[in-house]
Amino acid sequence: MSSRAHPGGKVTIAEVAQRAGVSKGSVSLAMNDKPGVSAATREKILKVAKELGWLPNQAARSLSSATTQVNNIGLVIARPARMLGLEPFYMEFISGIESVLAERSHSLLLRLVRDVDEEVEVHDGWGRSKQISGSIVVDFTVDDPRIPALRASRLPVVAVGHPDLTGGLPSVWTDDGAAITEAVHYLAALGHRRLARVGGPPSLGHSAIRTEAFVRAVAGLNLEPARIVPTDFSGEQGARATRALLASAQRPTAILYDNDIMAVAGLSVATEMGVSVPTELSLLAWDDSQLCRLTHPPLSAMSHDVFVFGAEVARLLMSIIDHGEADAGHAAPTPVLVPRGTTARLR
Amino acid sequence: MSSRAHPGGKVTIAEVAQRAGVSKGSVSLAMNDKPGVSAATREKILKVAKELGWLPNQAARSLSSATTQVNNIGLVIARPARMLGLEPFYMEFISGIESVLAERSHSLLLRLVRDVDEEVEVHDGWGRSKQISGSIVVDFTVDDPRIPALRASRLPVVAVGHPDLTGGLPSVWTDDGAAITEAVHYLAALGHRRLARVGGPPSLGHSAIRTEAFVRAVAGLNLEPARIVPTDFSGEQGARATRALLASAQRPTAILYDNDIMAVAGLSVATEMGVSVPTELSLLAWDDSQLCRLTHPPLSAMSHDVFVFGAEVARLLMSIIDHGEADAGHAAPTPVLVPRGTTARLR
DNA sequence: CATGCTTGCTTATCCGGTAAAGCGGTTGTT
DNA sequence: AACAACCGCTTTACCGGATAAGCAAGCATG
Repeated sequence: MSSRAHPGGKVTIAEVAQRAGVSKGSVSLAMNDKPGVSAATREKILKVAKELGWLPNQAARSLSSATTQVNNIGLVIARPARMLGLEPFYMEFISGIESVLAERSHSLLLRLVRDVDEEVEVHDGWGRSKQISGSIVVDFTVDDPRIPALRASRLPVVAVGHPDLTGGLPSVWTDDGAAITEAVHYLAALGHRRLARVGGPPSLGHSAIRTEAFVRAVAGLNLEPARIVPTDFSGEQGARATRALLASAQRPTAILYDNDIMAVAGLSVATEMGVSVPTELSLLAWDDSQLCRLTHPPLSAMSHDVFVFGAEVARLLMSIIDHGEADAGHAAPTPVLVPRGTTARLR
Repeated sequence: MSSRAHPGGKVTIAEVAQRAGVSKGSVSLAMNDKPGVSAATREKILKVAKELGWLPNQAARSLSSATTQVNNIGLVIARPARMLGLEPFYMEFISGIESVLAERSHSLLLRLVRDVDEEVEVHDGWGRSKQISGSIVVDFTVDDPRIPALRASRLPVVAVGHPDLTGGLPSVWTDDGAAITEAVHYLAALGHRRLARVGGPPSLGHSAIRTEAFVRAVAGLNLEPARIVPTDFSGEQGARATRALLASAQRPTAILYDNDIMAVAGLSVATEMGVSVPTELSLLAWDDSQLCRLTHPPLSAMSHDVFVFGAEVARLLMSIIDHGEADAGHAAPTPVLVPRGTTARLR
């Protein structure tokens, strides 16, 4: 460690210049690979800089050049902290993002907020203080109020959601409508005619899209009108919704859930109420995490690789940061039906 | 939005000063609640600043005062991205941290790295560029090389790990030794005399501590010498370790796992090999996430609330940032044995 | 009434970089 | 021969704040 001249880490450009026998300006040019210094001088400067362990002060640099270079990507999530830990989706999504960021030496700046207003505020703050070089935005609603704010901020952004919702921001999405349709057709083929859906909050865009596709598919196949129960995605509400559905007079023979947490909870409820799965009742989860393989019987699910999805989102953001907004985004692979033990032909 | 005089967001202190009819210096004093300006002037300055929507340039401020005020907490994890998504521990830990950060308007700067060297590098970078005001450090090894680096950085830090490992850094830990001892005694009381342990990497301090406590407890009770299989915490290696143990001549009648992922995998292996749990074999998990309640039979586990643990860590860090390093840290509640369906008296 | 102490504000620096202008000396242009 | 254009480097002027020093006016003190 003989290279550390100043263990305190207080080396400035002036000191490097002095030791190298040149001026501050030359050091600056040399360090930034700009023309204006001879190869010999450049080499000498770099050598001295390395010896002193000098690294340019980021604050000073961004102050003078107005070109801050941070390697952080922002992600604001407006959900309660508890849920983040419980829902496998977010963790896999985040690790997918991190897998791309890590190889590019970027970090993820993660913030949980209460509501959309706070989210916009946080985002603005990050933008102004140059703490992030881009951002990932999730959970779009219809006519999402964040869209104009994001556009005004001029920060590179990737929206996670269907183009109908993301107002022209570069987006990555899955074709939930197609997946739902596939699921409904599959259940109908198994003889089910009374379906139900345990969905997310109607305000959330992707939940609304799924509901619409669900209703359309049910109608298209002339099945009985389907009940749709909104939830907040939590296991508790998934359980409650299932309980309500199973207790009703005309109880459904198949239930589609909007995530795997609720499906797991729903399966427990069915067991607890003595409704046998899959002979009397079929259950189909969404977001196929390892949870689905652990239940008994294992949950059939609309499966997609959330890790890869997150990576895809991060990759698009990186490309936008590097080359500008060339790409308008693209759809990720449509979730695929993976039948396991909770779906079967109706007797 | 009439308050936005400059939509471009390019308001400087000079402009505020000019409009308020005072000097830059006065504006600075007024904005930082420092004495030296009359109440009337201060009020006028604040009013003008608000009208113009001025917010001090963070770079300039930190350049001149060397006292950057960012609301970010750092967390570097040296594990592969895939694992982050699969292990419930980290997600719950992170959400626990976020729960405290959110209420104080702080964000988490999260980075995945390959190895310890890179971790130190990232940490140094964050420190120098003033991107974080404190940091949480995990996965300590014996004689961890990060300790001197962290100490030199002078950044507020909370170490997650036993004080024996964290070299005097303020720490939060769980008494894993006591928990392991309890587990061994419990299994011995059920009649088990041949135990095995599927542990983490021996280099990891907490894994070593558990192994030591395990060996000591086994010896103390005069049980048969126990086999210890190291892993990388992944489900795959948990499965392989279990397979090896069950295939051996003198197969154990009880296995302790170092996390829940491996225990789940181990349970599958037992089923696949026709070893009935819990009649022939008892399994005990660590880090009791919801996974443990979903398996069949449900997994007995050494349970602790990881969410609360993460929150505790974050709270200590906040207090150190606010009031300095008064607290040397403390132990979190010791994990509690929760018997479910995978532990039973040996026949 | 001269002196010293506050009070309230301005001015001058400084933080550590970047970027443009300046400056001798050599070389190319017409 | 006169002039422009480079070269390689130094000077100088900022960037946008914080802060110490300076300074005039008001006020109490002896």
